[in-house]
Amino acid sequence: MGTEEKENHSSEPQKSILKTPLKQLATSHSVLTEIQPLTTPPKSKEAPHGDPWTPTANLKILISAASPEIRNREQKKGLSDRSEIIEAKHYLHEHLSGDEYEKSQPSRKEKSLGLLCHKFLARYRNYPSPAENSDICLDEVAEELNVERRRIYDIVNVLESLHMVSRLAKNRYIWHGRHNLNKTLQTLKKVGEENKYTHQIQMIKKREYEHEFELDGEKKEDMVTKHVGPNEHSEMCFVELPGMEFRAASVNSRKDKSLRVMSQKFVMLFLVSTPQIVSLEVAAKILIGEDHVEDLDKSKFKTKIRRLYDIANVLSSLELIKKVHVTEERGRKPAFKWTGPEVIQDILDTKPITITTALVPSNSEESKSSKEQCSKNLFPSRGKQSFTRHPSLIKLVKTIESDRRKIHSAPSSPSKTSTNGDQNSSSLPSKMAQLAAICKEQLEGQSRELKRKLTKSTLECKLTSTAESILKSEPRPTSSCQTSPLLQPLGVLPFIHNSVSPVMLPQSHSAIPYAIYLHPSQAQTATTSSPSFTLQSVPCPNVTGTKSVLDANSKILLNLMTTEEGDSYTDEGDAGNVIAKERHITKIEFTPERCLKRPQALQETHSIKKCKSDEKGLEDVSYGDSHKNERPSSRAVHLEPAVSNVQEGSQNKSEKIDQNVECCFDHEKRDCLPEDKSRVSTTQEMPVAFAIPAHETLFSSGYLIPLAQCTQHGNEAIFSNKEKSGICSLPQMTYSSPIAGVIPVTASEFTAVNIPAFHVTPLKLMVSPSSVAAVPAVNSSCLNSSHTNPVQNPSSSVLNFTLQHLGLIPAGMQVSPNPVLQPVPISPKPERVNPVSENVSLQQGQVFKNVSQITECDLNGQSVAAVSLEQPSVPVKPKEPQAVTESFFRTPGGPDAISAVASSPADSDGADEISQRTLYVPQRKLEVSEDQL
DNA sequence: TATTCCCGCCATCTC
DNA sequence: GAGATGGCGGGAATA
Repeated sequence: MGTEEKENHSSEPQKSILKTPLKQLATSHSVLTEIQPLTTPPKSKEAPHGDPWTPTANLKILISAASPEIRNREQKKGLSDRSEIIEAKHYLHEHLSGDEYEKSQPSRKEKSLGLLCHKFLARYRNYPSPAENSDICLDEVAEELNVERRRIYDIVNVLESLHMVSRLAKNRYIWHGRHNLNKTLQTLKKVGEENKYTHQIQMIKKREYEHEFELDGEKKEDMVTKHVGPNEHSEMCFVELPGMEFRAASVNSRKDKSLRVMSQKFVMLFLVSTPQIVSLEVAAKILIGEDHVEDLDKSKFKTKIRRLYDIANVLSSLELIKKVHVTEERGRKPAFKWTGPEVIQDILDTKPITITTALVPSNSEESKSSKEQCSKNLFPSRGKQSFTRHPSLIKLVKTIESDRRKIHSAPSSPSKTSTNGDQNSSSLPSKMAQLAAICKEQLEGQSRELKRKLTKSTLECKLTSTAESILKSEPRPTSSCQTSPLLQPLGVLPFIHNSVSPVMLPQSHSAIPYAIYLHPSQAQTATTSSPSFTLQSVPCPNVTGTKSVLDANSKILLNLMTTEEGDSYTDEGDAGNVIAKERHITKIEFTPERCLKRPQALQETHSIKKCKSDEKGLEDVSYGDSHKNERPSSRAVHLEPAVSNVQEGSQNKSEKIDQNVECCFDHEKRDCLPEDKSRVSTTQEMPVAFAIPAHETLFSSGYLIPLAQCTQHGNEAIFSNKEKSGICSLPQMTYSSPIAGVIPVTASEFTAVNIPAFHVTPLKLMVSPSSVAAVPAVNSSCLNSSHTNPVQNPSSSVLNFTLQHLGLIPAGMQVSPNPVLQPVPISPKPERVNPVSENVSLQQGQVFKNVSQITECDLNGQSVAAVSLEQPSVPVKPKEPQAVTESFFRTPGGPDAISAVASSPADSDGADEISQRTLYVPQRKLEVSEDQL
């Protein structure tokens, strides 16, 4: 349609004229203001001549813009209107002087792709019924929107990447709306995980960090290219859903480079990264890497950035992402934050495979068979049916067998993890991850039913949301444990208990079988998300005490990036913000000075370098032997197996940990952890937080318990018989897993745990000693879950629930975690107790303050902010289509938002903004340069 | 000055 | 061969 396009080009004036009316419907006041000054001329002209632009016509258009349904009706009624409009446009064009034309020219903003996309989206319902005519004629759309077709392609391509539209024929697309969105996102997330995007992101960040610390750039570049570069799946192509494959060869031919693929990759980055914030730079690098661009030459990079902006604009219009800024060492960088629905991957659907779980088959055979079963169940059913599998998925099955063997024959060395070679390091872990993924899948399927049950009660709902959030925030290990830790040990929530699924994951490296206590959902996340998760059997001192802290810490550890609100990001709190906040916290918390006050902070550089070396071993997110060697005391000695494993896993899984942080933690651990090998004593003596290695905290999926490790690590001494029994014989002990939930723990364990920091927490004051351990977890959960599940505040509800079940408070009462601790009548909507969560967060912050020496202001501010942001503008729970829907026509963050079009039928699809109101709490922008680290 | 990103050329692919 | 797609980068608008 080159000609047409050219025509369009040549007829700019026409366009502008055309635009005027359209602008009125979809765009902004700014346009109006711009036009109105001149106003009369154009308008007066329009009115008389442009029959279509009579007040009535305008009204019609406005209404139609606001209401897709009406519009559709109108459209059906007659396309004649359109032709009339076109004619009128032409006519007007002829009558406009150059000047007028000039002035009527929309500003750049008004021509933005984002706004255009809004207009485009306004034409269709979020969830069109099958009966609806969802055909999209590019020509028509371009015409109606007064843009070149080229621009429509940009939009459509991105939409296509999300399967919101699909190509029907030449010049024709079909609108699917958001029906497929969740599925697509799930798929993308999966693929993203398999592609190790998390790792790639981490590598890039690491590299950048290293750059800071001198280091020859070229070498680094190479490294980057390698690491960031394509793994085996670099050739990733478009991810399709069944029935939505591209029909045109042309599309396929270019798809590897198309905007579509870029868009998908871009989305994947969000979905797999923990704080779901991705900077353009990182995204561009990753995309370039995958395109086999050896040289990150600037032009390529620039081009990539441009395209990313294009994509971002569309995604923003879809309210899937939001612009923010990331403050890094080198300044502020544009970034985008995921504000779309959380991709849960059917996590909650998990139905407990094993109830008590406590007993984990210590025998690798069992695990093996279990895996087999999992894979059997998984592949025939789910794996293939729902979508076109990414090649990597296909490999999954093939590798299972070999994995099994490897696992069995794997060396017993616990620390044998990664390797420098990306490939090496990644291969094993990834396989493990694959296995885990399989199991996860199985769990998913089994747990569907459970999910339904869960949703029946409020509590259940809360739990669900919590779990979802947990899942969602894989990298935020903390969140995950919230629910379970509290409840499970106490037996308060049997069903949760049930949901805990022990999964045997033989350690590939050590041949030591690990039992992973995964909440079904966790299992999913954990396995899937961390392609390479390597398990290490390291003793961990205080499981109980640490866990809760662990949660919080792990969350904190996520990223060094600090985000600041973007232009349009100022006053609203949303889930994304929370994440951002977390980052801030993270950064701060792990600043050596702060967290440790340890003199060693000075040695940062040294430690950092050390870390770097470690990192190399970690390339694949797993720690190598060297690693272990380097932190013998902290890992091997001080950490209880379960925790350490979890942490390890988390790290691997999330792969988000900043190496610097790790270093910090190393020091921290060394410094803070008493050399005392006694787990209990260790726990007691030191702030829990210190006992948690940063990198180890990130595993949000649960604890990995090395069954055999008690004796294998040479750490036997570390464990008392009791401890061993606790670790190895699950029945007795129930530790709460940050994510998964329950880890059996004896009462003595609880009491033994001394968590000074927690004492600060008001909650603790009201909680019996036995429950103390759990409380912090709850708090942390608040933090975690808050961002993920804004609407429901699981933390508070869970807390209350727990307290109630503990008999600490009457059944009808709710406890406000605030210092005053005033029981309040249960509100009709207990789940929405923002104040509570806030308080809790604050408390958490206090806890951290005490524990980590974090500045209260920072923490509190962060916490508060995070909590306050709890209620994202984006539907957190994609479960209900409506949730997603609502965002569609809501005023987009940007200035270009079509705010006018408030409620279209599309909104009625289920959109409900009420719950989306955010509580704004002034946030402090934390700009901590990484230098501090 | 840096960031954004619109615009439209033009290569490639499809019909 | 005409038309459809869409990669790509110049350069202008905006911050």
